[in-house]
Amino acid sequence: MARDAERTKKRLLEAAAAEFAALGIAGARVDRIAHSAGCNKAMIYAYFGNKDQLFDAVFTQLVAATVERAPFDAADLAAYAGRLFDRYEADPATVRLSTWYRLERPQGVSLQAVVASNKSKLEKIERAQREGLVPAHYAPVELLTLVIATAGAWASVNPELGSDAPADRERRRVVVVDAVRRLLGTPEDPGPT
Amino acid sequence: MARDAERTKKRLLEAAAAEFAALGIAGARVDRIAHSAGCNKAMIYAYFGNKDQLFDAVFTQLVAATVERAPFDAADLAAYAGRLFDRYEADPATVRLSTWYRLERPQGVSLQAVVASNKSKLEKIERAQREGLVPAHYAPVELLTLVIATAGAWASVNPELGSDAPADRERRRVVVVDAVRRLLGTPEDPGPT
DNA sequence: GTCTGTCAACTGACTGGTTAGTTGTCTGGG
DNA sequence: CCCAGACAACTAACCAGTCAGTTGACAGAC
Repeated sequence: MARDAERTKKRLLEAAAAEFAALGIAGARVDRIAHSAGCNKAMIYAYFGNKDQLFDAVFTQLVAATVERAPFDAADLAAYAGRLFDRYEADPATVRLSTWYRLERPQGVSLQAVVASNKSKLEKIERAQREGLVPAHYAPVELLTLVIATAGAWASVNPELGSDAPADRERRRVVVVDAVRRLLGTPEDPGPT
Repeated sequence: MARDAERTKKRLLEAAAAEFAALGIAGARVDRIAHSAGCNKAMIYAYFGNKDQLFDAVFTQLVAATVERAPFDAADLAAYAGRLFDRYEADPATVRLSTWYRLERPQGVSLQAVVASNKSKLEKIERAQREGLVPAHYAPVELLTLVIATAGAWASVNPELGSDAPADRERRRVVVVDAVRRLLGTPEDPGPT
């Protein structure tokens, strides 16, 4: 029952995800991760190398999970934004981890999983634009950037504003999806003007 | 020339802003801030109390500077987004500091400057909506959240995507302003549909 | 069945270096 | 003379990473 390397690695990854999401790389404590995973600190070094590499392992897994839970669909970017929003709401650690990654990982270091995921999305958008499924007033990178920013808008705004925000998750979701439709120039509700 | 408390405080604030922007609260080193301000660590404790309070001082000043440099105009949110974008581009530390603040300051702690600034903006949007200057398909908080998220879209997206982005700042600015126009339902270019 | 050798999984204790925060003293301007 | 501004030196805690050694599972010999 005990002595199961895979199980230990998994517990370590979960504990690390929680610690890193809460405190970032610099704020995370290796001892605390090991303790809350119920094992010894040395296991982290045996399995993952060091603190930074442990973070990378956590983040790579997170990217994979997000790609799976919120599959990309260039032909319906509004629905994709909705799924991304759902993912962020279901697991707030996702946004935080992703933000820490942006702030704390030195420039120039790119994770393969992230690069591949982006490249694939950009190609799909470009194809959809050529096929006329997506309007072409924005370039693929521009569109993807706006869609991602919109889906994470509630999570990327200062907390003081968040406290004024509608507690109603469903309403926030509607706003996100509708906003992307408007960006695409195909609003469901054309609005007063 | 020496012995000038105000001058020392200012140097300390500048050095702290750079350090915090680069490394966050947990990653910043008090010794390094003092050294790059050309004075002693004890001065930080004499003038600001402790590390967290030093961060708050830096951030409060940043909020004031941003409000001044990017004055809010509820009647023309697209132009406001453009100004915010300019501010972020001119001083990238702004976005980073603001992000660190969101991640590292414990929930429940609110800076007066931030709360006041938000409240004022929300009231202005509400008034503009009542006067018919701004469409009302989104509530004030929703609109403000989307506008801020859009202005910071390029800065809040993972770096791997940024490297594919157009280096052309002017084009990114056009996209931001145009996106906000679309959100408001009054696009300059109505698009293919 | 049980004894024994082997190896991966695991651990407690340690280290070298770092860090936030403090204190007692000095200095120069008024 | 006096006191705010400045600092070197200090402390107590902390922390990433290491290491010598232990434990448990299991395979093959008998």
